[in-house]
Amino acid sequence: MAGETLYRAAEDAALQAFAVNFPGGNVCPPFAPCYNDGMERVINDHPLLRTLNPQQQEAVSLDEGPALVLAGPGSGKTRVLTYRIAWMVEELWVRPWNILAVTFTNKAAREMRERVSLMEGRDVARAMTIGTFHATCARILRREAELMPFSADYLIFDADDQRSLMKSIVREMGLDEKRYPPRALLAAISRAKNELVGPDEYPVRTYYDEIVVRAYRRYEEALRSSNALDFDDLLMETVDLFRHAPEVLARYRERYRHILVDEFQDTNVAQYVLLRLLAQEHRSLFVVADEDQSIYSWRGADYRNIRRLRRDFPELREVLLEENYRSTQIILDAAQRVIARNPDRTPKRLFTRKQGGSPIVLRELFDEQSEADFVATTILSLHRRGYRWGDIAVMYRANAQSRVLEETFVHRSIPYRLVGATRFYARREIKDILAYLRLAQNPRDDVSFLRVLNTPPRGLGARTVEKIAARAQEAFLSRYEGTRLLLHTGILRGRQQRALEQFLEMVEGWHRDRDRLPVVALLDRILAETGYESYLRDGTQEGESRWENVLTLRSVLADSPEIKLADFLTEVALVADVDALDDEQDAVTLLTLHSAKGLEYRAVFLVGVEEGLLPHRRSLEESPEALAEERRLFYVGMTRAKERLYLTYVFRRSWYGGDQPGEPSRFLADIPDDLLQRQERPTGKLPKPSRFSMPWKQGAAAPKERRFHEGERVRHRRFGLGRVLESRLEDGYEIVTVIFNDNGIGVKHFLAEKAPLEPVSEF
DNA sequence: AAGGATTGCTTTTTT
DNA sequence: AGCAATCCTT
Repeated sequence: MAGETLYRAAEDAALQAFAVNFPGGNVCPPFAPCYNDGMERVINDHPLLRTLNPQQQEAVSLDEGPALVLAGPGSGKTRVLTYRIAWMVEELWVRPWNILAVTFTNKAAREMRERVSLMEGRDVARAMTIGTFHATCARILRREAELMPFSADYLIFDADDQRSLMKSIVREMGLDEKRYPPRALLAAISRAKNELVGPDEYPVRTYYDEIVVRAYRRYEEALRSSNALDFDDLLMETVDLFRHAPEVLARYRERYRHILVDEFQDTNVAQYVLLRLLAQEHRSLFVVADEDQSIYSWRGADYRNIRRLRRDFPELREVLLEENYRSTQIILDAAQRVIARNPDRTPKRLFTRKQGGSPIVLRELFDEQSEADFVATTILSLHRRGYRWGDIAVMYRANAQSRVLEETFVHRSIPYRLVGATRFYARREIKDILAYLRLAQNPRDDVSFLRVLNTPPRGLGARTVEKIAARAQEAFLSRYEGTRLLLHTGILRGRQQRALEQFLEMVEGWHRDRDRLPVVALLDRILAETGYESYLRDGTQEGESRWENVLTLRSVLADSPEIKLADFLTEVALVADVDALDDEQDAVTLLTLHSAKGLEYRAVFLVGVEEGLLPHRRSLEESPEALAEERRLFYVGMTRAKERLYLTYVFRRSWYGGDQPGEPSRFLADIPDDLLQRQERPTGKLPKPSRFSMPWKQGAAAPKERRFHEGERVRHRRFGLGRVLESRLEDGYEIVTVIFNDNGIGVKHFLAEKAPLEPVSEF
């Protein structure tokens, strides 16, 4: 976090001083730039190109002008982007502060800056602007705020803030929350904003749309009066700025003469328009995309942007990267077979020099617990065979699936790190602290105001909040200002009056000193004045761990003593889960398929490859496009694996408290048999459910010890050699599930004490 | 107003 | 099943 801030400071400095001297290292180009007509193989001895394959060379050494690089997974697109930057600086005489590189996550931005730094030196890396769309827009808006309907110290509302704001709006409008769920309204508004549709342009065809428009209007008013923007506003307002202030746009066009974009397939309309506005004049737009990895349409990503790009930049040069440097041929083949079934895609012939490889293991397990056990057992065995924990990842469709895995890993002493789930900055205690800090920055922030008004409890309940709201609304003011007024009317009882006075005094004190104190000192003062520590540490285990989180936040702040409050709050609002992923730590990574994009691991487990989960039920109900996206999601997961890929599905999965039968995902059917090592029950022969209907809790005191363990080799008198899929105790009986692979017998269940079954040594 | 009990809802994915 | 929001009691 501190590092990001430093970069940001450097960029700001560069922006302020356009005439800054470009620091050394940029000698005249020793080689003439190589232009390629696209047909001819690039034969170029330039040191920058020497280590690249012909397709990459072509992409990197293109002349200025719009370019689209269609890059398959593992085809070295990050490499192409960084080499392209180096090429531009060295060969095209581009000044680094004229470069804007847009990445999908802050982590990717950080990494790209590091790689550029290694190639071209720190000064070049520092002079460039690298960041996500949102972070870049946030900075532009802060700089240009005097032209905007909000001030430079605006706050960014996250999903939580949006929801609580919308909820209060729905109530205020007297709407039925069942009929008009705040989330649905927010989703409609977000969709509109992503397409740059304001409340006035919102198409009203039904009564529901009418409600959406009214809620939209009210929501915008509320954001304005809180001096806040939501995620989508960052993009939409920046487009607005550029459209209405041509002189500002002209300035940024000069400043960002050269634009590079990663993961272009996941841009939405607002982002595309932004790019077009900036790049239209100088037309130096270098874009990397893979339509097969487009997995964010639900967030407004619009794959048609690729077509729009071709239309708006007819001189566009296109390069296809097909050599894969990541996966074995087996993994790549399987993935291609899966993705090939999607309609309307550019066919690609991905290839790799890593011929052969281990077969993909397709494994059926009984339930999610045995699935987790299988994953754990296999990970332990990989670890014994020389895999580092950090070489391994487990991926799933929905965050809820991580829990069993976590518990099992703790049990089996496998170090792991979890991406997502309960994000640090989404925890209640952290949100509380942030709300205080946000109030210090901007007391008009209604969401934060309401959040901490009575946290810790200070006798200000629903009645008081109502009075404040009424006062604020009739004067069209924020809750904070409304409270000010309310205190002067003297209609409150003594206790509430005093509590409110005290509260406002505290907030105003922080607000006054917000830029005089280091943020960590401000935090300490907040903690002291609110008594937050004793409120949190209520003697429970949970209280202690919450307090520890607060201390973690404090140490983050203590580590960046120079950070400005406004910058800190912006950073916090724009961090993604993957951003926090630190690669130093040697641990197995648990993450959703969505956050796996752009990452790679020697061994990958894809769990829950079942109908209803992957593809997800919701997508099946939705549309064929949604189903195609699920397939891409599966494809993204598969192509994260370098050497080993394990796919699992279960016989029965607990869902919504009940049990649901598992059925292997339709996507599995597209993987050719010869790439698979099947460890599943032959179809049609399901074990009798009655035997397993008894609820069974892992780790509960079992009446007896098990003789057999998962993964063990066993011999059956009649069926021969097999492997234990599972062994569990039920009512004092040990039930062993064994798979007989070689002879087509498949899976059988035995009573351990009766069956002629014995363990066999591994060799 | 606070704290505990009950209901009802969730699980898609996130900058 | 687990959790948050809401209801209910004090």
